[in-house]
Parts: sequence; structure tokens; C-alpha cells
Amino acid sequence: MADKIKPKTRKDLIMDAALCIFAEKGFQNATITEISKEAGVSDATVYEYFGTKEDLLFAIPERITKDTFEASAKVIPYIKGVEGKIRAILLFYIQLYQSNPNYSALVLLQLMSNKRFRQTPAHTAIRKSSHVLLDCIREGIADGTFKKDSNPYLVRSMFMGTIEHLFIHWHMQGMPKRKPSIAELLDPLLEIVFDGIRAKKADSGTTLYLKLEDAGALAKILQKKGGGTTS
Amino acid sequence: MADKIKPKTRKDLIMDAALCIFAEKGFQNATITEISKEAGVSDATVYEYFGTKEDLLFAIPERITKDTFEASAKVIPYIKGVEGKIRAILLFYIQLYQSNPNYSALVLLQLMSNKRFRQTPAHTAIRKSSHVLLDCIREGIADGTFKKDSNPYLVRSMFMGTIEHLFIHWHMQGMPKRKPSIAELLDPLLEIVFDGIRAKKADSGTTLYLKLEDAGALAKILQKKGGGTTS
Amino acid sequence: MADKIKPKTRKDLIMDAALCIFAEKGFQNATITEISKEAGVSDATVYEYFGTKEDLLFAIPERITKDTFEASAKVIPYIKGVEGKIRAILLFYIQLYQSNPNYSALVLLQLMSNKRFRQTPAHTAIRKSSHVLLDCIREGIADGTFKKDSNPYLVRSMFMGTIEHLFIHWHMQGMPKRKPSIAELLDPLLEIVFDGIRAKKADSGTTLYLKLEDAGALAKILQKKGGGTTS
Amino acid sequence: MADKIKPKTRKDLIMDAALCIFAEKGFQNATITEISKEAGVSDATVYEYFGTKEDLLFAIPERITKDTFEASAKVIPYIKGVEGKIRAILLFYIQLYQSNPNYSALVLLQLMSNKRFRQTPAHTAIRKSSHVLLDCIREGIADGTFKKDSNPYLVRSMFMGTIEHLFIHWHMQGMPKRKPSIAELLDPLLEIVFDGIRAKKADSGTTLYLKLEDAGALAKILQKKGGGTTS
DNA sequence: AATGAATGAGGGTTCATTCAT
DNA sequence: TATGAATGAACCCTCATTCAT
Repeated sequence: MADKIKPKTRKDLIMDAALCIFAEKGFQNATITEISKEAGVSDATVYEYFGTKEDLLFAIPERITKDTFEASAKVIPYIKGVEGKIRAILLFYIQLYQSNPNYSALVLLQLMSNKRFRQTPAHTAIRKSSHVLLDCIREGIADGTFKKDSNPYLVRSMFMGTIEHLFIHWHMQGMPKRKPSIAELLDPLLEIVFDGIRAKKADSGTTLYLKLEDAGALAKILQKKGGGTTS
Repeated sequence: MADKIKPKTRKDLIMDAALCIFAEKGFQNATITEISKEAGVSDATVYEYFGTKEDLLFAIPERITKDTFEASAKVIPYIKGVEGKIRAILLFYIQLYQSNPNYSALVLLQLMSNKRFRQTPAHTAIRKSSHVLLDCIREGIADGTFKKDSNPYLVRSMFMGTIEHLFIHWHMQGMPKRKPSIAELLDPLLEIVFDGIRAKKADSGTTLYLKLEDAGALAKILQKKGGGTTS
Repeated sequence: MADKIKPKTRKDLIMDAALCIFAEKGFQNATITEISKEAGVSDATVYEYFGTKEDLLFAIPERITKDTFEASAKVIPYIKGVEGKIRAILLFYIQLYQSNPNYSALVLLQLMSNKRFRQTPAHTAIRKSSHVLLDCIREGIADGTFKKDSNPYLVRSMFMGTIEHLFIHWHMQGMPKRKPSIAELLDPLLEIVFDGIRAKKADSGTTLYLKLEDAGALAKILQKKGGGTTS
Repeated sequence: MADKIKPKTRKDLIMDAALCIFAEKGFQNATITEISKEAGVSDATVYEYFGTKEDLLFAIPERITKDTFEASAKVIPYIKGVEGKIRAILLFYIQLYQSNPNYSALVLLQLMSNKRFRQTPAHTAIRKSSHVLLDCIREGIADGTFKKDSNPYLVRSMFMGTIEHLFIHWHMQGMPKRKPSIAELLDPLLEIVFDGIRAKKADSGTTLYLKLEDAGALAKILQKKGGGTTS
């Protein structure tokens, strides 16, 4: 456990400064001079490490995204059940975004709408992770956890869209302290979606939805054997 | 109902051109010269109508958004039931975005992350509409349509986030023809969310989740009186 | 003879200033700021008229060269005899170079060694003029004025090379007043070259080299047969 | 004749690389980084040997020019007759330029128009050689080989200007294989110039120009005493 | 109302050169 | 001696914006 505390290299300093400035003022309104000053180096030094202002921009998520998704990929396989896997993936996202607000501001507000970003390794990592999520959903459909007629793309958009929407609004409002933090909204979110797409079969024996006024009828049913509802 | 076909004013021509260029290249990468050329006027003429480039940017959603939400506001009151109202509101959004891709590209990719946009009349209209949606959700909770413990903010984010996510991805992929158009995904989306937040019983509103192997225990409970929840 | 004195346009002012600065300091060492200041306009104004610093460079000889060679082309046809034509062409060059030292400095010292200049209209005009000169030499060979075995390319290089060499050295020495001006050297130059390539006799054209001390032997030979020419 | 194969020093490597790059892209468009990479050393090493980029530029012709003109100076005195001497000097130039295209490109296209180059030792050597050429011409005038009224400066410019012109064009056209190589044009060049400036006196007894059909007349003349022609 | 013409202000990028190691 | 790392100093070029006509 002997931690090698890597001393921050100049390259790291520049990226840190750039993340800070880009997140605060946007890519176009940030200047190299401002970034280099924040990093404590000269303009020219920035160009020693990054060919272009845009290269610098794209280098930032590359480092962070790579680390995160590698960590994510190591954990996911150990989780059993698609619902648990999905929860884990989304939790990674939320924690990444929440623990590094500058990063999430950058990705969600600057990069997502940048077409050239779609061709960077960082975006490839994001896409890959997004694909893992999609596969989990498909797996859930295949193994009967979720309804057969669920649209996995829609479900993924529901997860990612909701989370991104929450973060975007959080950022646009100046990142106020939230009573229910966004992480705390994950389970309610999952509950709603899973509840909406979960297969509810009587005989297979998973879950039962019933209304209490049917209690009498239910009692009878139960004495015979099983029964369920669907939406 | 004699339609006044308004002849396109110079102002409209400029806004049309600007919408087109802004959507295609982004606000920062668009130039006034390019827009004025597209509009068939001179650079200086643009400044006759709009004080700054940003004023021009903000003027575009103002016109469109206002019209749309006025139309929306007229229709909503006539719809009975929160689920129907919510559906109507979201359909307005989707149709607006889908029928005017340049507009949705502008709003979703350029404006949403612009802090100054939040202080424009156009954003006020959007916020108002967003508030109507929130009110519908709250109404649904209050009238027992939705579960008492639903988080209306989360639910709204689910609706809006999902729809925006679908449109953003559609734009980023070059707006391909989709097999299920985004409009066609509205009902599946609603079904999942409503199913996830709908109160399972009209009068009491509590919900019971149980597993069938507890059927025996349940039968006893039911005979006494009761109910519980599981996730 | 009503002269329209064209007022110098801004474009002309810029080109004049640029010619001046480029000739003095060289293309690479001249700055747009310096030129625009000399022209009494702003940097940006230079770019209103010329897309690039290099465009500005190439625009200068275009104007001058075009005028000169048009004038030249009008006069040449009226001159009879290839020697007269050649003299006229070279005189045009010399007068152009001499009356506009900045221009000749630019062309001879900056542009001649610029590969991209070779693809400009100005260079096309120069090439055309150079071709006219070559044609005159060929014509002289064809019509018996010059020796059949003269190499027209070499002869052209002798004319142009000599003139350019004289001007280059004149420039490199700071354009001193010359006792024999370069124009005054034209006739001596022509005399030497023409004398060297002129056919000594129309019909036979073989050449004899002999030394006078062999006069006695020659006399005998001649009484038997023959006679010849030398170059 | 035991050759000392000098191992290429780092300094030589750098100069070789620089010659190569300068010739190809021009002084201004070449970068130290490019040169040092080509030489296999670091940027800083270049500055170990050469104070500035321009020093490096000027160092290149110094080495080559010195060697050449020393060799030239050793040979010339052994040649009898000014025409032979002139021929030898020009042949040295041509062979130098032709055998080392990068060098000639550098000298003719980059250095000739550089005012500071005129103050370098390399240029002094060139000037010295040029002066030897001038002295030969003067000697020819003085000893009656050439016409008394010949302008030695003009004659020198004719030699040097023609040769340089031929080489410049050869370079600007991408150094194509020439049918008559430039070296092969030397004698035709000399023939034309010498023919144009050679003193042609009957009594002094040098050369005779005559046409064969005049043979009869000539025979008579010769029996009296000499005769010549002029242009 | 409309615009041609002009520009101030600024930004990204390059590169010769330096210097501690 | 050799160099990796760093930078100061420019320069080209862009463009939103202005204003006289």
C-alpha cells in the first residue's frame, strides 16, 4: 500500500487549469493565455504538450474517462443480476459527475454537442460504457427480468437522459446544495423504471401487485395458487 | 379565419438564416457575414434589427417558443386527467423538436448550456411550460393518480431528460430516419413512467409487493388486515 | 488628352506601401502592421483587399507586369527585323526595372526564387514575354539573321541573365548612381551577342579558323579551293 | 595521396542537414527543429556550434566556397591565355553548381539576395573569384585579345548572369535532366561572347573571319597582307 | 432603411533561443 | 559536450461592430 504520490507533471497542471477554465467560461471563451497563467506556465509551454487548443480540450476527458470506465469494467462482472449491474453502472456515472463537477460541466455542457468530440478516444470510452448499459438492459429482457416488449434504447435513454438532465440543471443553477443529492435520486429513478419494465408474471413467482380491496379475492386465489397483474 | 399571409419581413429572413447557420455550425463558429449573406442582406442590416450577435441568437427561440407554448396553453385546460395532460405537453415538445430540427438543435445543443439564455424571455417561456408539467405531476400526486412519495422533480427530469436525450442523440448522429420515430416512443415512455409511479390502488394508494412463496403468510395477513412494500 | 487622374484607391495605397516595405526588408521580414501603417490604414483593412500576406505580395507584380507587357505587346509588332524587336523587348525590361527600383528588387530578389509565384498570373505574363523573346531569337535563326546552330535558349539566357545580373548587383550595392546606366549597357550587350551569333554569310555557313601566320599556307589552299567563316 | 577520411563531425552533420533543408524549403521556412532532427541531434546542440540560425546559414557556403576557390586559384595561374583562364574559372563555377545542387540552390536562391551575406567571408571568397574573372577580362583588353572599348563589367555580368540564369531556371523547374547540360553550354556561351568582343585586326594577326565564296578575293588580300571582319 | 467600407481588439500559434542539468 | 524543457516575442488573421452616406 505504499502510495507513489506522483508529483503533478506540468502536463497535469495544464490540464487541471484547462478543465477549470473551460468548465467555467466555455471552450470558446477561454483563452490559452488564461489557462497558461492559471497553470503557472507560458503560452508556448501549453503547445509543447498539446498541439491545439482543441487537443487540450479533448485530452481532459480522455484521462478521466479512461480511468473511470476501467474501474467500472472491473466491478461490473462481479455483480449478479441485471438490475444490480445497471445500478452499479449508473452509480459510477453519478459519482464521477458529482465528485468532479468541472468534469461533468465540461462533458455535459461543452463536449456533448461537439461533433469532433465524437471521434476522440474519450468518447469511444463513453460509448463503450453506454453499450455495456445497453447490453445489461438487453440481458434483462432476454432473461425475463424485463418485459419482452421493452425497447432497450428507450430504457437506456431514460436512464442516461434523466441523469444528464439532473446534472445539467444542477450546473445551470450554479450547483446548489441539493437536499436530495442526485445520487439519492438514483434508487427512486431505478424503482420507477424497473417497476415500469419488470415482467410481472404470476406463475414464475416473482412479484405480485395487488390492490387491497381485492384482498378477499386474493386470499381465495392464494389458497388455490398464484396470480398477478400487469399494466 | 381569413389567413393573413404575412410576407416575410427582413427581420424574419435574418432570423431564418441565423437559425439555419447557428444550428449547422454552432453559435461561435457562425459569422454575421455568413448569416447576412444567407439572408441576402448586408452585415450592417443585421445590426439594424439586432443589437448584437447574441441578441440575434436569443431572438430566434423567443419567437418560436412563444407561439408553441401559447398554443400549448390553450389546449391543455381542455384535457382531463393528469396523464392525458402530461402526454399532451410532451407531445407538444416532441412535435416542436421534430418538425423543426434546426430549432431543436439550437435549443438543445447551443442554448441549453448558455447561462445568459436563462435570463431571456424565451427561456422564461420554456420554464413556464416546464412548470406546467411539474404542476401536472404534482396534481397527479395530489389526486392519487400517482404515488404519494413520488418525487415530482425527478419525474419531470425523467420525461424531459429522456426526450432531450433522444433528440440530442438524433442530432449528433446526423438526424437519421428512425424506425420508431421519437414521437412513437412517447407512449412507451409514458407507459413505463406512469406504470412506475401510478398508485396501485385508487382509494388507499398503498402498494403491496410480495413474493409468492410468502403466499401462505400473506393469506394470514390478509385475513387480519394489512399491507407492505418491497423494492 | 483629358487625363482622368484616378484618385489612388485604398487598394493602391496598400499595394504601394507593400511594394515599398517588401522591397526594403524582404517578404518574410515585413509585417502587415508595418505595411498598413505605411499605407495609413488598419491591419484589418489590408485583409479586406487581400486574403493573405502572400496574396498581397503576388498582387503587386500582377498589376505592374500586366500593364508593361500589354504595352510591350502593342509595340513589338511594328518593329521590323528581329534585332530591333529583341532590342525593344529588352529595353522594356530595363526601363521597367530601372524606373521602378522597388518593383525590380521585389521581382528579382524576392519573387524569382519563390515557387508559388510561378503559378500566379503575373508570372504567366513574364513567361509570355520571355517566350516572345525566344520566338524572336528563333525567328532570327530561321530567317538567316542568326547562325543556324545558335541555341536560342542560351541566347535568351544571355540576354535575360545579363540584365538581371546587372540589376541584382545594382540593388545589392544600394542602387548607386551608375556612370553608364544599365540602359546604356543595352547596346553594348546587344552588339556583343549579335556579333557573336550573326550569320556571317547567308548561303554557305561553314566556318574556318585560321591564324594569320599561316597566311602563306592558306593562300595556297585558297587558290586550290574554298573559304569559310568563324564565330 | 593518402586520403584522410575525416569522420563527419557533429558540426558537419548539422551543416549537411541545414544545407539540405535550407535548399529545399528556403531559409525562412526551415526550422531549427527540422534541421536538428535531420542531423540527428537536439535543437540545443545546433546552438553549441552556431550562434544563430543565420550563422548556420552563412557557415555553409563558407566551407564549400573556400575549398572551391582555393582549388581554382591553384589552377588558373598555369593556364595560358585569358580565354583559357576565363573558361577555366567559369567551368569551376558550373561544376561547383552542378555537382552540388543544394549548394547552388542555396547560393543562387537564398543568399544572393541577402544583404548580410555580403559581409561574410564566404561572400568575400566569391567576390575575390569574381574579381579574378574581371581581371582576366581586363587583361584580355589590355593585351589586345579583346576590343579596347569592351566594358569588362558588362562582360563579366554576361558570363556570370548567363550561368546563374541557367542554373536558377534549372532549379525552379525542379532540376530536370537537361539534354545539353549546363556545362555543355559553356563553350557555346564563350564562343558567342568571345566572338563578340574579340579584337579583329588584320595587322595584329590573330584571327581571320572569312566566307568561302570570298576565297578568291581573300587569296589576293593575303598575298598583299591580312584582312578581317567586324559586326 | 440599408449598406459599403473600415477597424479595434484580441487570439491561436510558431519558433529561435536559453539554460539547468 | 549534449539536451530536454521552457518561453518571450511576435505575427497573421478573424470578426463583431460602427458609421458616413
